[in-house]
Amino acid sequence: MFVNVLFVNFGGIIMFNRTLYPLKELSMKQVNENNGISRRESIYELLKEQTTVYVKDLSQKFCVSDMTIRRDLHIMEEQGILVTHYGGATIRHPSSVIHTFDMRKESFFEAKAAIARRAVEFIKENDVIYLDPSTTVLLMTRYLPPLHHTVVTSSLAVMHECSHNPYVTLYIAPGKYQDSNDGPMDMDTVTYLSNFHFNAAFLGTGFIDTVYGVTSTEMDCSIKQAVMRNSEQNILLVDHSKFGQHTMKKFGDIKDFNTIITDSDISDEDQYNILKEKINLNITHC
Amino acid sequence: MFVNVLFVNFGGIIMFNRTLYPLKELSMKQVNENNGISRRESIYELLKEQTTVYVKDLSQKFCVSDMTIRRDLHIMEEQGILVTHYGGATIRHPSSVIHTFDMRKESFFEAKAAIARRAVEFIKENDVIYLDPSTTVLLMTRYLPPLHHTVVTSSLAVMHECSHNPYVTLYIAPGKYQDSNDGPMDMDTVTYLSNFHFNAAFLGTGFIDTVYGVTSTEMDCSIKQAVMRNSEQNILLVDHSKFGQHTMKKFGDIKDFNTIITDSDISDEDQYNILKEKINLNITHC
DNA sequence: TACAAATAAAACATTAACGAACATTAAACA
DNA sequence: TGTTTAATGTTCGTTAATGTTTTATTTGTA
Repeated sequence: MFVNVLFVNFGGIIMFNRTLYPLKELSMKQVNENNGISRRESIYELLKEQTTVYVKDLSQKFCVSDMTIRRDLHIMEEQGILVTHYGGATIRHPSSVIHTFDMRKESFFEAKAAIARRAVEFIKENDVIYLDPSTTVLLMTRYLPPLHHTVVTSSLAVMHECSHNPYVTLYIAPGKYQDSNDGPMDMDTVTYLSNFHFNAAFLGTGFIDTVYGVTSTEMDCSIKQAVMRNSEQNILLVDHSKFGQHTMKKFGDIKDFNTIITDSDISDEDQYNILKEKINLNITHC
Repeated sequence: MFVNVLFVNFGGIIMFNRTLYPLKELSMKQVNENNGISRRESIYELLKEQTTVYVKDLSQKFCVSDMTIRRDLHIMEEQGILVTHYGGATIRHPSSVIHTFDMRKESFFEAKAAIARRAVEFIKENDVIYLDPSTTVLLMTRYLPPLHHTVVTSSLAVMHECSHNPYVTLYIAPGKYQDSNDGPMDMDTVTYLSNFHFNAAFLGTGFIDTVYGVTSTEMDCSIKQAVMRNSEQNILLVDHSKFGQHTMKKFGDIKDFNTIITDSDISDEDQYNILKEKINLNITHC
């Protein structure tokens, strides 16, 4: 669940800032000795000082039960103020620190990580592989095997992760940067990628329908198709949440992939549809 | 009523100078004397300093059992942060985290920042500019004006900094990544950049000799020359420490630049040599 | 190359924290 | 007043984090 995101960037600066509502209406009951400030507001003040608070401390401080504090923390988590964890909670924005979106906060992170771990098993020494811009594929960079291989990518994040990997020879695709894609995306990208021959292409998608195929935006389709044409093996990484979804343009049918790696929450029907095309279906468990 | 600003950038996992979110949940039990910073975060901090940590040291330091430390290290290994080995663990790639680019640790940081601040004054609305891979030029990205303009670059760091700047349309050059250059560098890079027309090219160099010219590695020279041929204005950013230095191949003479921006520690002789070529010499004070 | 010491891994035990369901209390309201 | 409702408290089975013990691996070295 990705709650209220707010946005700032450095250098340039767009800021959609959000005004917090009083951390919910305060009732007399919620008011403590802190001169009329609600408990949750006090917690927020504490968080700003200490970055982390603990259920036990708070329940003592406010003379309420642990459960009440937990409820407070959950509400504040919903509001995007903090992140709860075993024992307490931590403020969501440690002062003046810009952290990039934490992959662990991604929805279905564990499923995606499991898929990524399975995917890297397909990489052999000296392979030339394509890594697509996609959070799941990006996770692969964390698990790349210690074998010399070549990575070609159009994802800025993948570039970054691979640039310091001593086993990786990295090729960067050109083009006009598109935020939506976290990388370059125009005709130059397509042309550049067309000149490679890949042992394997690892592709992600936001939309897969086991009957109608795999879809994406127009330019992304062109890129993926250019890659797939030049790849010995096309491997699709897709978690269960993407099934049954589709958008305008199709870049491939189910049968265009040699392997589909997904998680165990995929429906039986989708499984059946994939298997009947004789695709290597790889289901991970996390 | 307060404002809640959070910093997130989409698309990347790279974190700029960020405090890690609890490298997974922290519990009361996990909390050590390190004022609420989770043990794993502390381990991560240690890793950044020492690259390697040992189970024995850590279990003592945090007053927990070896097994707990091992479990921590495994979790962090899963997250791709480190690699475990007999006795301890080693950080995976020293820069899965970029420290605000460690720019502050750069030698002559203040001089470079002053040069960068001066350089951005040359940017006009709708300009198409080239930003070279160079720490000084990279600093420009921090000071880019709020005017719509197009940045073309072959520096991974520049790409990163610009990718979230709403005023910047970013074009990425292709090629084989070279660590030394923090970006792609091969004939494809040259060809791609040759197709642009720049209003201004901002170039850095490690070697400048006011008599013999500005030198670099062979491929870097080819790239810079391709850019300079297609640029209305060539602006060289170079701090005083680079003067009197040279390497094998020359990519330009002093007179090939319209403007040279440097700091006040440049020698009188070098100043004289530049001015006699009628170059616009721009000396900053920090 | 073999062996002792150090380290790791597996399996099990312990404890605190959690969360769902239900009970209770005290404002709010009619 | 009594009734309604939001907030809080309580109970208890479940789970997360850690510790402990036992059984493998590594490693250095004799």
